Amino acid sequence: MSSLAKTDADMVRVHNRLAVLDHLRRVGVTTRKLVSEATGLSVSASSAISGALLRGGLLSEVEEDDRSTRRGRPGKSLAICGRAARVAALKIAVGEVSGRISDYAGRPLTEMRRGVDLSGRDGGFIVDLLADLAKELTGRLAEEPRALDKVVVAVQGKTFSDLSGIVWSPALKHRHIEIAAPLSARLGAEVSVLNDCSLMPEAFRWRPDFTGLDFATLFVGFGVGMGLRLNGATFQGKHSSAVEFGHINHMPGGALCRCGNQGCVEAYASDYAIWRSATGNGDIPAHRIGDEAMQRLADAARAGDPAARSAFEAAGNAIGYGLGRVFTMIDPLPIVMTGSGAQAIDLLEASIRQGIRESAVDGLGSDTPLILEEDTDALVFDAGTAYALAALDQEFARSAAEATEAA
Amino acid sequence: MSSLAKTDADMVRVHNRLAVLDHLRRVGVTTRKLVSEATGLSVSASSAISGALLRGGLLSEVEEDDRSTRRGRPGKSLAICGRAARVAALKIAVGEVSGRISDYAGRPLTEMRRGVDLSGRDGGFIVDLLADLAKELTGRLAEEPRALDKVVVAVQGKTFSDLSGIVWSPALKHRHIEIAAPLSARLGAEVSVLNDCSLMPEAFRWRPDFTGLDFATLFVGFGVGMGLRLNGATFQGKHSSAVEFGHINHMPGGALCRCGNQGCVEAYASDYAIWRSATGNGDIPAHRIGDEAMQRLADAARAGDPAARSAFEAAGNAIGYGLGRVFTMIDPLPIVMTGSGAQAIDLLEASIRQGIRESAVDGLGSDTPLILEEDTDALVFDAGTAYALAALDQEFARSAAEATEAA
DNA sequence: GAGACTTTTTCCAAGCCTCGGAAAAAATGG
DNA sequence: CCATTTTTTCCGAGGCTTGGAAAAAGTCTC
Repeated sequence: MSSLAKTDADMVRVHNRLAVLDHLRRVGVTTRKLVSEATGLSVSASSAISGALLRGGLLSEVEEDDRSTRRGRPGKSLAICGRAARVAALKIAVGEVSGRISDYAGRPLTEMRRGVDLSGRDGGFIVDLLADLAKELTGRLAEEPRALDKVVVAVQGKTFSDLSGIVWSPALKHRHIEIAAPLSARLGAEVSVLNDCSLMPEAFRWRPDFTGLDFATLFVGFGVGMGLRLNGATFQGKHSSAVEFGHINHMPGGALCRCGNQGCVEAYASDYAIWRSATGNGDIPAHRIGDEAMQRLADAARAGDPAARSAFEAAGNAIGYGLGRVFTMIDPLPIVMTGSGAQAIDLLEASIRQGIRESAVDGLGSDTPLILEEDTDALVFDAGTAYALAALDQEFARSAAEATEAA
Repeated sequence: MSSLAKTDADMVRVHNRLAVLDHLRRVGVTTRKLVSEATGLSVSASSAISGALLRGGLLSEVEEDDRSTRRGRPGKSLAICGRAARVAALKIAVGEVSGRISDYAGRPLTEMRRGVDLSGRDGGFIVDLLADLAKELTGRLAEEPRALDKVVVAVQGKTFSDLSGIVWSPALKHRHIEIAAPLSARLGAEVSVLNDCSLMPEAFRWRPDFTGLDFATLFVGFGVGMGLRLNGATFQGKHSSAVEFGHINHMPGGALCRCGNQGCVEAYASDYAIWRSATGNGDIPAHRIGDEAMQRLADAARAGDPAARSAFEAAGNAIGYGLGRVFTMIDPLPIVMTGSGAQAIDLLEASIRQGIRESAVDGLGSDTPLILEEDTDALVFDAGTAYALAALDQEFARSAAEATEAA
């Protein structure tokens, strides 16, 4: 009924434990004293909380060689204990599934990629496939066989806002596929299904150079997608999986898009759009344009091929106008760019910036920083892992009450 | 450094006092028992907090005739005490300033409107004007002469994100005008300067039918602006005053907009755009098109004038595409519409919905509810008042500590 | 190498909240 | 007029943070 709920001492404990964990994730290794300074907690509280987390097994004391020859009692170094949990980031893309397992400290333990034709497959097959993938990954880890604590599935395409499955994906013909519940039953861990692009900002969650920064991640490749970090939170839509940047209309009545509409950004800027524009064929290619084919096309443009050049230019223009529209709505934001578009940034950047200049008020944002991340897969794995770890931190901070009782 | 800060008992107190105030604003009159049920606080805590707020003068016990003939001790009715504070909502528009004073319970006490040619005036004049307006308004209130506790200035145009003043306004020729500091010095109350359109969702802050609802407010008139309520918070940009819906590009290379760009939504959907389109004159009119003129134009369209009809249709189309783009980014949202566009909704609605259908994925959101609010001024005053009261609630919840000590 | 100094950690009483239950208060019903 | 019911107040308990004192674990100086 009322929108504001009460708070009590429990909330305070959870919040402060979370603050300590958060600080540790940012800096990696600290001492109780430094935690106190960073969080604003008293040293007593910092010490008590660290102690509880240590007893709970979430933290571990580490030996540091970095004897910085200062007087006084040296602080005992603390770090997140990798053995406290194990998370998996899985990925469903057109023609392949892949995954990475990491420990609670965020260190990647093992990773694999498997090419599969998913197009005609149903939900049961997908769940089986993901379960197999996860089990093979865990099997590789020699140590004691232990279950996963949290699984994130990043999907190309639209996902349910309750993180339960896939509404629609270019990788699959079937629609409305439940993933979370059946996969969770198979793996014994909570499963969250999210769109890969909107998840991407999570990859930067604890990176010091992105702390407190609002920014957008932009994927340009097979499709075009965006993730937003606003007010320190990764933006998630209520109804869908959020920022469908590729389907923001660029040109009313313009080029035909896969979604059926005319003039979407994707219909100009995605691989297939650039391809059909360069080849002069108006149809949407039936199959995915390979990365090598796009590389050749880019090289042709670099060599001066006029059709290829103008195709990339039109793509950059559409992206630029799209960004200009986003900047007009939200604010100018730094852009982290990935996908085949990032590889061809030399062909795109000028027209992107020109597009922003023409579409944003006062051209604001046309000089926004453009940060390139070549390895899209790594970015998605990082993002899924960070998301999973953040969720675990919340759970652990909450259940630390019981842990203290037990101890 | 770290982004998560600590919490302590103080925070708990502030948060819970705020929860009680929030509930009272939503329902108007309650009892301690009902507060307990609504907030989740224990009856003891609810009682203690209510008692503290009563002693602090923020609440008052009210007599209710509504004897609902039930057994048991009847609950003592509590309500926000109007005399606890006084806030002003001021408004700067093209050719006029206006204002309303309300009490702490949100009841309007007095209101006035003054036509002034502001175009060539500087900051000093504006501040003087607003100070005079506020003082004349307070002077009207017969009772003991008391100062304002909080002032909100809603401005057509772009404002600084720190709420200190005006970056640019169509009402003024000068740019970068400081308002908050000098006006605050004159009135003895904190002053916040915000864009009128982005402020508008605040008007619905405590309205039960909008509780927990995400929605957009859309102003179509002299200009075109939008306000967003997302995740229960009114969206505010970091750099500017947020959602410049009117300047989201509609058509690359399209009609000339006041902002200098080509193809903005405003260049199709604002009063001047509809006017120039209907009259076949390509220039932006030098003066504001009056409301009566727009009414006549709308009547001509209703009578079948083809030029007028197609002008409104083009306007609706641009708005529809704009909304489609927003929906694609964020989510389909209910729209609260106001301004002269709301008056001409019969001429616009079909093409708005058609535009959404053509520009949003699967046409999602083309059937979104369209809620009309005829009285734009009242909406802005409501919004400014709600914003001011919410800010006061925060301050009072914080300082309630001292209040209890004092008592 | 021993004592002085310095800095980090731990320990403990105190202060604030909220919670739960008991007691008091204020009405209705028979 | 007394039993019943419902709301409000009162009081002790428990949890978390705080601030200061004590302990711990080094470096520095003589």
